[in-house]
Order: sequence, then C-alpha cells, then structure tokens
Amino acid sequence: MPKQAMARAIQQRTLKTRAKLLDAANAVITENGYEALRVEEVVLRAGVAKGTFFAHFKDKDALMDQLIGAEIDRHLDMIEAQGVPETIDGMAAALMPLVKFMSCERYVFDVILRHSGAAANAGIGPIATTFGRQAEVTATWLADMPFRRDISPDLQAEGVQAFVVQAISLVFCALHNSVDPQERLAIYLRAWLTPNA
Amino acid sequence: MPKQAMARAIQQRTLKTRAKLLDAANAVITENGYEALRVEEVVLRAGVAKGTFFAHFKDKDALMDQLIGAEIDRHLDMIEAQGVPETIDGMAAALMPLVKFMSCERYVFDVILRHSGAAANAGIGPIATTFGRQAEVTATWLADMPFRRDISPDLQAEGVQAFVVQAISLVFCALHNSVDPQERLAIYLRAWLTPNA
DNA sequence: CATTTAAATTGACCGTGGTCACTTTAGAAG
DNA sequence: CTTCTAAAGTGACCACGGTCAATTTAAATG
Repeated sequence: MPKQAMARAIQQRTLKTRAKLLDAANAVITENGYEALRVEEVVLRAGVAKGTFFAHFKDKDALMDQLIGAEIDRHLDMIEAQGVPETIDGMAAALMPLVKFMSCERYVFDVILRHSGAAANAGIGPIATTFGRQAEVTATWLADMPFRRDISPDLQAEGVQAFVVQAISLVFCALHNSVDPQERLAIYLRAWLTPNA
Repeated sequence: MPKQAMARAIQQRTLKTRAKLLDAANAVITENGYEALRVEEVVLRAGVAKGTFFAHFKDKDALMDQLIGAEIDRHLDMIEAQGVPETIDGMAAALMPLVKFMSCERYVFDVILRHSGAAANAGIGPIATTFGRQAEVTATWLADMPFRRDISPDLQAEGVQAFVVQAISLVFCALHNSVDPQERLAIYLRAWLTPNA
C-alpha cells in the first residue's frame, strides 16, 4: 500500500472520530440545547476519551463555533434563496429567522458576539466567515434597492454595508437582549437611508 | 447595648471584610490586570476563606462589575467636568478615554458588553447604571449641539441618544475589537446627523 | 458571669474545562 | 511475519469557580 493510501486511511479514522463527536454533540444539543452541552457528556456518547476531544477541537468553543456556524450557514442559504427584498421591512423580515436563531440562547449569542470582533480583524473563525457571507448578501441588496439612490455619495457601499449588516445582526439585539429592536431598527434605518423623505 | 448597636457592629465587621477583599482585588488587578484575577488569589491576600468571598459577592463577575463600574464612573466624572463638546469630533474625543478603558482588555470588554443588554431591560447591574449616566450626559450634549436641528423630527431624543451612546461606546469597538472605529464612526455619525450637508 | 441566637466565617468538597506523558494502532519497510 | 514509526487515542491529573454543612464570633439577655 502506498504512502498516500496510508495517509488516507489514517485520515479516515480521524474523520470518523470527528464525526462521532459532532453527532454526539448534535444529539445533546437537540435534547437539551446549546447551554447544557458538557464535553464530558459528548465524549461519553461518542465513546472516546476526553483527551481525544481536545485533539479534534482546540476547546469547547471551537466545537460550538462549528455547530453554530453551520446553523448560520443554513439560514443564509434560505435568505439567499428568497432573492432580493424590495423594502427595508422586507430586508428585516428576511433576516429575522437568522437573528432569532442568534438570540435563541444567551450562550449562542455570546459565541456569535465574540466572533463579530474577529470578523473585522485578521483572525478569522467559522462564524466570522459566515458574517462575511452575510455582508456580501446585504451589499447586493443595498446595491439593488431603490432607496440606494438617496444615500449621500461619500457613504460608499463598503461603509454602509458594514454599518447595516453589523448593526442589524448584532447591536440592537445585544443591547436589548431580544429580537424586538429589529422593528425599531427598521425605523431608524429608513430614516437614515432616506433623509429627504 | 440596644439592638441597633449590635446591627451596626456586625455591619462594621462585614464592611471591613468586604474592604479587605476589594483592596486585595485591586492590588491583584494593578499588578496583573483584570484578566489574571483569580478568586483564590484574592482571598489569599485578603486573609479570608474562599467561602467568605462568595458571602460578599454573588460570583466573581459581581466583583468585577463593581470594580469596572467604579472605573467607568471615574471616567464619567472627568467627561462631565469637561463640559459640552462643540462638535462631533469633540464628542468622540471626550468619550475616547472611557472607550479606551472599555477595550483595554478582552475580559473588561466582555463584562461591559454583557451589561449593555441589561441596561435596556429591567435587570440592572452596577455597570448598567453607569450606562444610564452616560446616556444622560450624551443626551444633554445632543440637545445643545448645533447640528441637533438637522435631525428629522420623528427621530426623538430618546432614540437618537440610545443609538449614539450605545453605538459609540460598544458596537464599533466590539466589531473591530479596537478603538480605531471611533474615527470612522465620527464620519458616519456626522453624515447621519447632518443629512443635508 | 453563663446562655442564647443569628450572622459571619470556614475549608473540605464538587463540577467542568483543559493538559500531557504514556499507550495503542495501523500502515511501511525489511 | 516482524519490526519500526508517526499519528491517534487514553485517562489520570490539574486549575479554578462555586457550594454548603459545620464552626466561630459577638452582641443580647437573665
């Protein structure tokens, strides 16, 4: 058997263990939510030693990042599938399920919040990447929306996009610890994007 | 000796222990920063048992809240002493030292961020209270500033205040994990407050 | 004094995230 | 088949936040 075959075989075992851990983690979360996840419980269900867990994930957060990141990606798929919204309200509505997931549990929200910093810097994690995707999606929306014309010229797409995306997704929900502010945000945002109305 | 005298004497002992704990905590932080603070270390220096710590503070965060809240208050005293700034840039500059403290360490920032949610809700902690103070200060500024006239009427002071204060203090620093965004925020903010310029 | 009582204090103990020196595994090489 | 080797896996161990039944303190009372 050639070296590559061995390497592949070894990788197979690694992948299998990793899958066992992820499956176990998903099972725990499905039953008890993200908050209640214990590494001990995960390795017990996966049938591996505790040390193995940390060979596959840097720490507990790394696992959560991956699981939560995957969930965000699923939401983004749905958002993209809906196409470009026609109004600010439509935009808020399209993002709502994602925002709702983000604030479904305090723990989830904290993980996401922690990553939002990394998104703007060099260090990139799984969730930071999904933020990048969200930024792209929203940028497309903004470019196509009618009210885009009302934005003063010196506020370029990049700035607006960062402002809108990050504000929408995190800020107001963080500050109010619920998804309610989405509605108020829509009001502020409309006023901001259409100052002459 | 009347009952009240006893109550007072007991309170004296309590206060003394509490002071010992706070002094010890401050010493540790001065030497090694907030991040490195361990409850073990604090009680060791204070010369009390571990259980005593938790009789005086609900948890480690409660201690940090108090220490960080006190520091924020000191900054707010300085900010108020400076009087009302005349421009957006002056406003950003006046808030800068406070913002810098807020992001001096990841841990400090996380504590503050955690409290920013509580500020908008019912549950109020020490830091949430200081946020209230900051909101008042900034509201005063906004009311007196010349560009206040340019804000569309339906954006009332309450909304603007919340938006500006919370955005300035937390959001952009959180998203970029540094104080740099203050400058960019000044640009966005000016554009937002003076849409006809 | 001695006794009582409630608050303050103690420290052994626990749960959970994370480490690391050692053991096992499985393909490569002879 | 045997030996070698590097990756994968193991589990005893540690760090640190937090708990609680038992103990000490100190003022009130007789």
